[in-house]
Amino acid sequence: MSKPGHYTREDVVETALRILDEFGLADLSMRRLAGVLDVQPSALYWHVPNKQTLLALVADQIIDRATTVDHRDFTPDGSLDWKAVTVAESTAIRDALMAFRDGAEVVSSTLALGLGADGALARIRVGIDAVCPDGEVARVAAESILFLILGQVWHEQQRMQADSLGVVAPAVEAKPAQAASGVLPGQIDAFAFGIELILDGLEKQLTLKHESR
Amino acid sequence: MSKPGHYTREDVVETALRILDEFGLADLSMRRLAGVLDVQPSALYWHVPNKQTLLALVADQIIDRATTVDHRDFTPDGSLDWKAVTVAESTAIRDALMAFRDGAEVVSSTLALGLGADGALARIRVGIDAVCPDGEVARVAAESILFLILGQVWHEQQRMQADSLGVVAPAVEAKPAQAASGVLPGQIDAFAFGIELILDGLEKQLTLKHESR
DNA sequence: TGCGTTCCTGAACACTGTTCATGATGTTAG
DNA sequence: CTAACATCATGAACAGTGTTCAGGAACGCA
Repeated sequence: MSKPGHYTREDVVETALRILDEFGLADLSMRRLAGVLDVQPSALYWHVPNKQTLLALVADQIIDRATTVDHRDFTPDGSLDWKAVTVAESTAIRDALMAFRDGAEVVSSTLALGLGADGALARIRVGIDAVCPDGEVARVAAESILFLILGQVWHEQQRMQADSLGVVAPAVEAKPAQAASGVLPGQIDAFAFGIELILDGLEKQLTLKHESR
Repeated sequence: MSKPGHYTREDVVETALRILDEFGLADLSMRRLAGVLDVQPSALYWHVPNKQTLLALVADQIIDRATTVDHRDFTPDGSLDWKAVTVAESTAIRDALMAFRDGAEVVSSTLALGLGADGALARIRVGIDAVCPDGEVARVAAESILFLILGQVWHEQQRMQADSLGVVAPAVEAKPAQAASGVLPGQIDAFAFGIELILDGLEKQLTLKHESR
């Protein structure tokens, strides 16, 4: 930090992102952000109209950093497997939310306010649009998947923070050790399973409409 | 209001619920709540340890007021239609969230914190449990539905507030007039459709498991 | 009469987001 | 070289927030 004299809007957003990741959303105050930048709080209001849009910019950053999926990776024969594409895109978004502390809550809020993070919806739709001619159906299906991801990740991140604060929920907990990849034989990967449910349901919906003609 | 002298915890929660519904979550402060009760803010901390658990109690109230579904209504032949039951239960929860301003945000937050509103999950599960022997699968499916409801209602309520504040999102909007029951021919009922997707997906999952034996 | 519980007062603490007049830079034009 | 201008920051203040704490009334009970 120190003092390069002048900051850009990107600097402010990036610093906010770092504070968010290190200390959580509750500790991301304008005063703290100003302190890290070694600047008066009022200085931030030149770069950003208010905190809400600052958080929206932060949310956009989180979504934008989701690693883009190369769709060819999932089609060894060159054809397009729309389910695999959607699952991959959803996983990328999930990972992006998980990459920052309280990421789901930030994105969830700013998305609910209709301020930003529209990229997420668009990315989930690419696979669905390939097989779903009805744009309205595709939109609702994509939204369902996005709500699912946000709800799950939010829940999970909140539990992580509760755990780290020592407040233990003594439920049947045996999985935190291998959360990243493998899943226990008895346990289900709630993320993949939930999306699978929606995609299977959508598939049935599509074949039904196909038969009715 | 005025002064019956002593208040109970239920009085405090109920008054909070009224302020929430009339003025929204942003205006539900401890000071305002105390003012309506004609009491010092510190008095509230005798009834409630902090604002977060107050909100949790409010969330519980919202969920508890969801009209209970009589499951026999959906089974003219006496058999149990688990899909209809789940849809009905989900609709009841949705209506309960819609009945209070910012209801979805309040419930969503306190549920994410693991503080309350567990009743919602249990009620969604009753229909699923009837046909799904695997409790883990049932739990994840029910959670998926709940996340879907919360995400949609939150989004919708936020849009309502934005509209009432005059900030118009000039997107393709043609449905707010008949949000309650009927749905336009071209438009989809996002709520029912999303749940249908998940239930169809779950049904496929169940038949698959049945065949594999 | 005195004890103890229940509920509330009044003041304070340590924050929060936001506004506004003022000022110090650096870049550009006459 | 000087004057104007946009850029980016200051420092103080406003109006609010959740929360704590010593104390005090009002009541029932022994």
